[in-house]
Amino acid sequence: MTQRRRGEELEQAILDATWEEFGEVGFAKLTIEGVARRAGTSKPVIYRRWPSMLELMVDCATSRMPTVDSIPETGALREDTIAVLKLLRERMVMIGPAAMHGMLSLVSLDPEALRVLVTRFISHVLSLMDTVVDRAAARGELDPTPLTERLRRLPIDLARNEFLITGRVEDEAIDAIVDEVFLPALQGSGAFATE
Amino acid sequence: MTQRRRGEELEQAILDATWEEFGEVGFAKLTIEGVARRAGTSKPVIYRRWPSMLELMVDCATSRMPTVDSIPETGALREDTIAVLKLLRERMVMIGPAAMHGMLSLVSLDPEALRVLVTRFISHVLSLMDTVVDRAAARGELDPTPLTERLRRLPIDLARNEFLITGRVEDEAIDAIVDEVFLPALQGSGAFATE
DNA sequence: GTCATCAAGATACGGACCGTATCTTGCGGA
DNA sequence: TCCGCAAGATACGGTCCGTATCTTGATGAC
Repeated sequence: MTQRRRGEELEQAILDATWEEFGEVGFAKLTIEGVARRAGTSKPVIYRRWPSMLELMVDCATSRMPTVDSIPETGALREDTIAVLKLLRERMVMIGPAAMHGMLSLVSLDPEALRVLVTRFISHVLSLMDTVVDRAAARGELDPTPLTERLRRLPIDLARNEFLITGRVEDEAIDAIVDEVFLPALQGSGAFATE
Repeated sequence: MTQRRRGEELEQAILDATWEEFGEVGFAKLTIEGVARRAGTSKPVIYRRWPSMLELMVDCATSRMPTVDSIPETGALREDTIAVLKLLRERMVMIGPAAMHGMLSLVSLDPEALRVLVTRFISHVLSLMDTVVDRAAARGELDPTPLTERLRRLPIDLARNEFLITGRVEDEAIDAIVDEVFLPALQGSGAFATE
């Protein structure tokens, strides 16, 4: 019996073990017992902190998620948008399609849990996208007036959908989303008034 | 011991039981044992036919899925598209978000299984959407030349994404997808050349 | 420094379900 | 009529669930 861990230290060790176990056996085979074993602790210790695998996994994934304060400004809406989508892809790939579906599945019945999940995982990227659009507006590249919420998050919705269905997002897909859909949609909405 | 069922009849009874059990306990708690119990048969009988819950559920859902040969032509691309999205919604609601995520999750590792799932569940709606676009082209409502695959399936991708994330697709969402995104994107792509 | 308290950790429980193997028994075809 | 096959019943070892119980180490109050 080694040094007995408590509080923050113990909690972190469990989150670490969860992440390792997740990487090794995948989300489908992730189990509380397995995590406890790997963390060198026991089930009750985990259950005392997290009511179920869902909350544990959400906390675990959240703590691992790279967040970025701001996208480097490239000076063009197109490139900025692509940068946001690549960050989004990076985040999704870390979690993997199975775990994303797993979390969404567990959460799809419970509106409150859904809200938490959205806040933790989606809001960040959405706000980056907002920044990108606002910047373009500030540069005079586009007129934000006709831009609805839905239009702003269009590239993110499409990239996420791509990942959820196919399990990947190729560079070509990102380009296509921006060039074949997003920019034309802005164009057709009259956002590029000066052109 | 009642009459012993065989072959097609037995198979159908199992699919029926699966659907009933699914409706009652939900996808998360769906079990082979439960289905066998409800169908009045036993696990080996099911395992002889389906290697796992995934295949069983896919077959079950497929057999219940309303397929429509063609969308009634309204004479306008906008209304036709909305009709396709409402059919898609109907299909997704039948399955429910949890089961959709469940199936996608189970399938996300196996490219071949993914292909099967896509063929069974997605292709149908995609081809309806294609028909709708082709019709609009035939009416001279739009020029299909600049329409990429991605642009054609744009409304479907967005509606599916909406459902996967929020678990529902309101009428307003459908309208917004068509009016704020799809039609402007066609516009911006130069598909409405004559306007 | 001592000691009361509280949580860590170990262990065990009943229960559900997995996927498979074995056996019998009813049904259908030759 | 009888043979063969699959339906159905049963049981198996196994894993994991979520909880209860108990011991023991660490911490913090005094």
